[in-house]
Amino acid sequence: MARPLVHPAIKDITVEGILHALADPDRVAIFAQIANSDASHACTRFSETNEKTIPKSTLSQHFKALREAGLIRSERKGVEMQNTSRCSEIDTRFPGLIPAIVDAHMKQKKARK
Amino acid sequence: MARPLVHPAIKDITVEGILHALADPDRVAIFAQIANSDASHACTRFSETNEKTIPKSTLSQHFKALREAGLIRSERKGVEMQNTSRCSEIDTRFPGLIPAIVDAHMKQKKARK
DNA sequence: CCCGTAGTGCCGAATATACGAACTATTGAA
DNA sequence: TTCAATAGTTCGTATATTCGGCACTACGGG
Repeated sequence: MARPLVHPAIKDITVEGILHALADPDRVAIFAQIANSDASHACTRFSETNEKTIPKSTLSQHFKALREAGLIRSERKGVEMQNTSRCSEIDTRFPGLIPAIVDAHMKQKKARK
Repeated sequence: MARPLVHPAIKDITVEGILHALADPDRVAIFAQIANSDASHACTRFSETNEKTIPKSTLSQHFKALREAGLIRSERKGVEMQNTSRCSEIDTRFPGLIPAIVDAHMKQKKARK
């Protein structure tokens, strides 16, 4: 039995949705990682890269949030998940939005340490 | 007796905070309005401009949220409040972030009608 | 066919949000 | 100075979101 894996159409993506999804530190971190290492994958990997351990179910929620905000596309790839960013699509609708957010996030992360 | 009216220092403003504050439809609308008609004021006015009526206490919360995210500066001006955007300050820390968000919001609002 | 791995769904606890009612501050008039 | 009107805030409760543990469902490999 196949799970649907809901992805909004480009025109159904909202600014509020994007901002809300990226307003969470863990989620921006995840998204940023997917966004610049394109065709990244697997949910569980992220608890390893970030020293902070995020529980499985919470991670699943985060990916769902990003997916339903239209930020990433998820496809089953065997037992794992392949998550790719939808940056270029979004950029046609809201030019510059995603880069600005990711940049700001990067800058802040650098400034912290 | 004077109320403190908390405004974060520029360096204490976070990307998450900004995104969270602007992830609410009513709040972006309010902020956008303050941002391009600079030196705008008064909380209660906003329920008039937008046909949608937002209760007083909710509006107060929204302004507090924007203020504590570092997006606006609020000063008592007689019985009213004078709210001004802190765009230029924020832009020194996170260049392009606010314009990108406001632009995206504008674009979306236009597309809706 | 069974086991290990990757994710999801469900549920209770903790947290955040909305808004009405009561309160505070400030101004202008009587 | 006292009073009423106006602009915002605070508080309390109802409601909605989020977190994370545990049990469950794919899928792939022996």
